[in-house]
Amino acid sequence: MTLNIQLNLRSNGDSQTETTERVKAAGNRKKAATETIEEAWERILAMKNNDADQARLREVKAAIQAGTIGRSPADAAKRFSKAEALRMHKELAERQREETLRKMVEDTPDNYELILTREQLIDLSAHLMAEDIVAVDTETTGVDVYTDVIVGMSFSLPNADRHVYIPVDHTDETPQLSLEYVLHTLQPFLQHESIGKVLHNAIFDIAMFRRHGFDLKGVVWDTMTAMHLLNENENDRALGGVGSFKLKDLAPKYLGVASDTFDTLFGKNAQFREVPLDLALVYAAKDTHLTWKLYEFQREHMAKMPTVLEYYQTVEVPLLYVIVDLEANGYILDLDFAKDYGEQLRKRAEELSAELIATLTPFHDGEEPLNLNSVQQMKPAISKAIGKELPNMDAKKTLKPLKGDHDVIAKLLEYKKITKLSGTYIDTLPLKQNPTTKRWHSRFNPMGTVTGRFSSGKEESNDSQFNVQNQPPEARPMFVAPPGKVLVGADFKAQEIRCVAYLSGEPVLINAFLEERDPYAMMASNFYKRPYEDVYKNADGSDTKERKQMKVVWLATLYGMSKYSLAEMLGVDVKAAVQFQSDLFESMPKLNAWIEGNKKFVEQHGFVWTDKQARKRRLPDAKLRLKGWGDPNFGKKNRALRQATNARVQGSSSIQSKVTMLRAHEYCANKPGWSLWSTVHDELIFEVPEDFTRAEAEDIRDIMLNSYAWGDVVTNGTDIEVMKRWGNGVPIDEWFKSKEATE
DNA sequence: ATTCTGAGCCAC
DNA sequence: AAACGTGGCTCAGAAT
Repeated sequence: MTLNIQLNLRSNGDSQTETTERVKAAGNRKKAATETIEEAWERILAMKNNDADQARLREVKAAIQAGTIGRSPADAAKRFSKAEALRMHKELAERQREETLRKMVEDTPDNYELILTREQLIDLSAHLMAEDIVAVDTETTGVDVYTDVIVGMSFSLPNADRHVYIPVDHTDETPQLSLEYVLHTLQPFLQHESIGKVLHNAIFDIAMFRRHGFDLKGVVWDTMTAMHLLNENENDRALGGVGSFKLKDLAPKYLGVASDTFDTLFGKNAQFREVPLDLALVYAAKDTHLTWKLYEFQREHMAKMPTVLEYYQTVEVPLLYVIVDLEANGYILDLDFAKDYGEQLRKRAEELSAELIATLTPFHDGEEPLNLNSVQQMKPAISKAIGKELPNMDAKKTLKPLKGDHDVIAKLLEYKKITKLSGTYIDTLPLKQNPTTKRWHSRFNPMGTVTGRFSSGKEESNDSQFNVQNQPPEARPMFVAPPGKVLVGADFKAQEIRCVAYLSGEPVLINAFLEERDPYAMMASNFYKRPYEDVYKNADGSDTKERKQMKVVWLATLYGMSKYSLAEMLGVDVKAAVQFQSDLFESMPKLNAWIEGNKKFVEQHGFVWTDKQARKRRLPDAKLRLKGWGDPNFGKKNRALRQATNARVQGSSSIQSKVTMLRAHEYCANKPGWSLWSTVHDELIFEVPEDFTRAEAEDIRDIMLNSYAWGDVVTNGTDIEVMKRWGNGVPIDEWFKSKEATE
């Protein structure tokens, strides 16, 4: 009975809705015939439009009222719709773009010049030679510095007050000078060491000039990398940044100059060589003009931080050339290895997939077949299959502990591991061979992180680059030394701990390195009041549990881990974890004081310094004052306090790595067949002839140990190994011993 | 059809 | 309230 009533009610409700909708529809048809444009706007603007559409619609409405745009005759008979309004917006935007371009050309400043003739170029060349510093930029067909070509270049000459663009390959009918001729004529300027060059993203342009066989020497400033030093948070809008380090985005904020980006002006996939010359001039010359102005602004501000200026000019600027070489040298991949290994992985993944699908399909609801890669589908399916609700699909935290009890989870973990490996590394990397050089090229961004480490990855819209710094051990053997060469890897042994020893002055740490002992075992010995040997290694050579535990707690301390996470990692309760950490701090009071000091400093100043005040890490959230429990800024502030200590350590260590890279590069430059092959934060890898000598190996050791010292007490350490394949190395001594044995 | 976001996982 | 610092890539699914 009850059921019936409910059914009746529902069906009654449904039919009522239908009726209302029929009435509405009839009304709409009537409206279509009679609706005024004002009524139409009211209706359209009341619809569920997203913010962007709403703004567009208002623009169109205003334009119609102003009479700048009208409905097309084809649409006039139909009811005015949102779709039509948005079509009109497109038309409007296009007209505005054309108007912007027209106005840009009309307003071209008098001191912007196109260089089209030999006479003009020769005159320009003379003027360039008379400058002290010049802003330089290239326009190209794309972002692949080994394949794309220069279609024009611009220069800003501050003494002469001229801003020029030299087109060399535009489709414009106006005759242009050839690239070859321009480069040869300007060669004395381009390769002049003491005529300074200022660029925005110099790595790209240096590589472009080199791609055509010319060296751009004398780069003294890069407004992009300098901007990172002046405000590493610039791409973080939450911290007041403009959201990017593009010249066009920086100009309004720092120079008060409005500037449209390439995409906005010319469209997303536009080719600059197809831009008419009058327009190309004002766009390209403005680029170097802005670069010059930004340079002046940056000089003024960095001069107020002499230690930063010194670091920038002696490390970061010369490093730009090192990176060009490093990226251009590139890698060779063993494609047979990749193919065989990939095939193996694919087969196993198919087996696992079939088994998992068979097991899990009964627990999967939904029309579509179960997708093993979908967290959304797999979480409920697995939960049902094992009879336990999972909070997430985190392999390490959630799945691994259940692996022993459930075969399906063990299989899933293997499946995830394999598909990650093939999908991201083994199958994918081989596709990224550069068509021109036939090598693989990574990209190293010296300012890719807020602390000063390199980041590695691909340039926007350049699919052939890849991140070389996160290659797992399984993928590394794909990378092989070129014929006749070997890879020599040298790492900084315990780089960050040595850095902390130096910055904090903690004797327990300093003594560990003075006595050339293992720092974790030293800390454990000090903490447990037991002999060093007892806590270093077990009888079978494995690590002791004391040393392992010390490593965990050490990292927790360095990274500011919470007591909850620490308890979880140690497998003890929170109280025990807190006790452990406070006991540890008591055993190293100077370390504790240093960490507390970092927090105090950042709370007061909103930033911290790296070693020798070379670089600042700005953490404005540290200055937040909390008002009682439940303050919404609690998380932000604590995060900033954690970042303070970490940034000092990571930032200082990255400086050591960069300075060492400079010396390593200089060393390689003087030795035929030697080059820098890669860097992964705390290690440098060299590519060297396979008959390199013991003396040369000693030079590498010297470069690692003595390029950048942590004061005059804490020593550096390094382990050096030799490899034919990345990751399959033998210690340097073994390499020479086995070599001498076979000779 | 293309772009964005979040989850997850690779490195040091 | 949040819980470990710095990155980049892939895939799914949603948004545009």
